[in-house]
Amino acid sequence: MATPLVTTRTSKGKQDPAPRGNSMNLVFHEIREMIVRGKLSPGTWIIEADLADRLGYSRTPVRGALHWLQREGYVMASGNGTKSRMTVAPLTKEDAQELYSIIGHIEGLGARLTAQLAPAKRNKLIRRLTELNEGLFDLAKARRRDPNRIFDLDMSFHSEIMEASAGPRLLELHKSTQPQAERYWRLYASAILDELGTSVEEHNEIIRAISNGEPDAAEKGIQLNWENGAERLSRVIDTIGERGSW
Amino acid sequence: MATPLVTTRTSKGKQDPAPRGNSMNLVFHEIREMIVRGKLSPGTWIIEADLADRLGYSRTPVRGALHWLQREGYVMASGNGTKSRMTVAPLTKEDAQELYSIIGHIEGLGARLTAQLAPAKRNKLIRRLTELNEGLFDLAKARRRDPNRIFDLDMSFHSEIMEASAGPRLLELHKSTQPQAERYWRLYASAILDELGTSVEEHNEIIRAISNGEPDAAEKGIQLNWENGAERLSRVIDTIGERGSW
DNA sequence: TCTCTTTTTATTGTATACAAACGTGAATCC
DNA sequence: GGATTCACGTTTGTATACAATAAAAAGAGA
Repeated sequence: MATPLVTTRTSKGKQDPAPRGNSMNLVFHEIREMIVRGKLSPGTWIIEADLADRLGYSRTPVRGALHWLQREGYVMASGNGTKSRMTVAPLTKEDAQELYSIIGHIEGLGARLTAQLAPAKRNKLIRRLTELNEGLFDLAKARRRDPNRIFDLDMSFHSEIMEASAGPRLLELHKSTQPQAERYWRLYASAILDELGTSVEEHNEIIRAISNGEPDAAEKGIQLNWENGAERLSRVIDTIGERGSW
Repeated sequence: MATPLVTTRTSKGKQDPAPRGNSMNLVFHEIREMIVRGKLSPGTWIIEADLADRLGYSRTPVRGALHWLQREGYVMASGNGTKSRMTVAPLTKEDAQELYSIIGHIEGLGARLTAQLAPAKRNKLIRRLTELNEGLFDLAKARRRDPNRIFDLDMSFHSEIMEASAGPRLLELHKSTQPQAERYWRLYASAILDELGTSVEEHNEIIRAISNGEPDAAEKGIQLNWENGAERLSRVIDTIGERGSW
């Protein structure tokens, strides 16, 4: 009765988190992180085998993850048909504009729904949003600003609005779209931080609209926030230049 | 530009144009077609091996296609983590409502952009839209109405608006979202047809708004069209009952 | 007969092997 | 010397084999 006390899960590097089950998800997140943090710069040719080696998995989950990433817009299939090669999606001003516009509309729909929630739920949300926005406000005035913290707060602000009222489909859409804005964020964070105050004010207007139960205003408010975000980003890109859009 | 839409491929045989290259795409379309046409009814347990056998491919492309279909909402991964089982996504009234609302907003953004196009381009589009809508009008009055034809016309109408001005991201989003409405369409087509006239009128308003270059009105118009569509659909579901949402 | 344990089975996740396709470079022929 | 062809290497697409696991079935003990 040789009960294998410890199933020695050899090699594969990652012994701690959850190698059992689906490692494709892990690979997906790892690669996405690489792309978002810029370790895989835009335009890079992706070769499955290399990535697989580097991550310590086989090609199969890497391949799956890549398809996933493609569907979410992180990588592009260049050659069509027989010999499709994948590259990391480039970051361009046009793309940023379109992306932000889309997110604005998705969240706009969420904000609209949220503004129609029952007052009780709305109040609870409002408290949370105010709290988050005050955090942003404080950071905006602070001398040493931590981009990560700011990003987290801002992202939470928007996610909170969505989670309050969006259905599964809309939520899924949002969850798959928003992280892509993170790429632009990180790349140009330093320059965007200066205009944090403006964003805080826009947030206040959103809070007001939701609080008063004005769907139209809430939708418009969030759309404006993203529109202006794109605007700010565009200015920065113009001065710094597009990075890695060769 | 003709929309190929349905290429009734029943035999995966040898003589078909491109078994070479990516058969995953073929499998994807085949399975999606099965789901959309109801050959795989909602709630069905999907087993990769069976599907692979039935389609004459190996599990690998089937697996890839299934992940794709999952991302697009046709199938759901039920069991989480280790043993995720896939089922055909059910059709429910709530889902329809959410889906239609999302499409309405996506297309709303497209319509807004389209309404801001240069007059020359706009006029060309307007002619095409009018033509399509007149086709619908004729069909609405006809005695024997072909659901397929109606669906194609309606879908073309909406796609045309998007393709006129949407960027790659928005277009991709639309292309992956709209087909899901087809499931509801086909399931309840017979009952929806009666209200075709109303939809034609809504289309006319959209055309008017685009023609006059009124972004707000165009966006609202399309949103209304989808909202009312969901409304009509809901009524039908209420009387016929949800099919396969067990 | 009921319940607890053990074995079997069904099905997915992962790794690997193989084949096709495209690009590249060298060698040969005119 | 230039062009053409052929062979090879790199990389993806596909098939299959293997491992792991959850569910089901069978069996044993009370």
